[in-house]
Amino acid sequence: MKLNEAVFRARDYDLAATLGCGQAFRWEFRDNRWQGVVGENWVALEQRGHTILARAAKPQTDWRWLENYLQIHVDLPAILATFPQDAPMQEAVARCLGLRLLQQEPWECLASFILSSTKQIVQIRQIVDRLCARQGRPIVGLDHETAFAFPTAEQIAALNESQLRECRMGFRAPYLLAAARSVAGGELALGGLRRLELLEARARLLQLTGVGPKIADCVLLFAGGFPNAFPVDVWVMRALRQSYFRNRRVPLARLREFSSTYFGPHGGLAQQYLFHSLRLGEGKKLSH
DNA sequence: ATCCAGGTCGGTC
DNA sequence: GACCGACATGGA
Repeated sequence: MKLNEAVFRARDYDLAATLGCGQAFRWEFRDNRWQGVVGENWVALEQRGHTILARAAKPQTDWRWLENYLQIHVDLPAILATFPQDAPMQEAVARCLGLRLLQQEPWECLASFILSSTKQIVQIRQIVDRLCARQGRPIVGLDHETAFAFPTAEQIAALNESQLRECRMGFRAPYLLAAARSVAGGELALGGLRRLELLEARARLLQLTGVGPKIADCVLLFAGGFPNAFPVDVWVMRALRQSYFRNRRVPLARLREFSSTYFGPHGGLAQQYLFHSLRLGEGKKLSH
């Protein structure tokens, strides 16, 4: 086994659902493998039955960064058992069983979701790609090609708005810039969020212009270690209305209130199952 | 062409 | 407080 390759045992793991469901935006399925960048490491992943093969661009002495990112050792069945045992939830689980939450880096997650508002997932990917290619640190990629790390808050804080608009992010540019400056300047300590109560951590994120309840919950769930954060977007809103409110028009606040307790301590993963299974059902819309 | 996208903001009632 | 148009950009 070469130093840049590793094999992980991964039961109950659906790599395609996990990397393709829209919780992270830098994964691309090409040449039969998932290729992406985690931190400063370019890596390709391939699932074979109950194992995941990893090939990094650089030799590794320790793969914990990847195991942690992929949350390989999480006991999925134990978490699924905490979901409500109703028909819509169980159907959603059946449709993308093996979908996991990733453990993402908080700044990349926050920045990505600031860029996500009223954008299709395909387009979020494109914006993030351009941002990385223009402003991220070059790293070693596939076959010694150049890849790019996600730009740090410090790097973005040093830019101006028009440089960000060149990445085609439109009105989100000032939001991203202000967030970067807040993080780089130490006013917002992203790493410390996980030590706070959920409501307090959310309140800190909501201080940022361009970050509302949905984006805040995405960051708390995908990068902040809050398994019960439950982002309510248009898709989840649809799913909740269909399955739990007889297709009635329900105020968003009411949906948030409902979802904050109904889905239990791992509501965030339940949300991800509802989200992804509904999107899978649309079929065509998932083409990227 | 027209609509709408993993929302949020600032201004109205 | 709840409702509503604006916001950049580009896929479908």
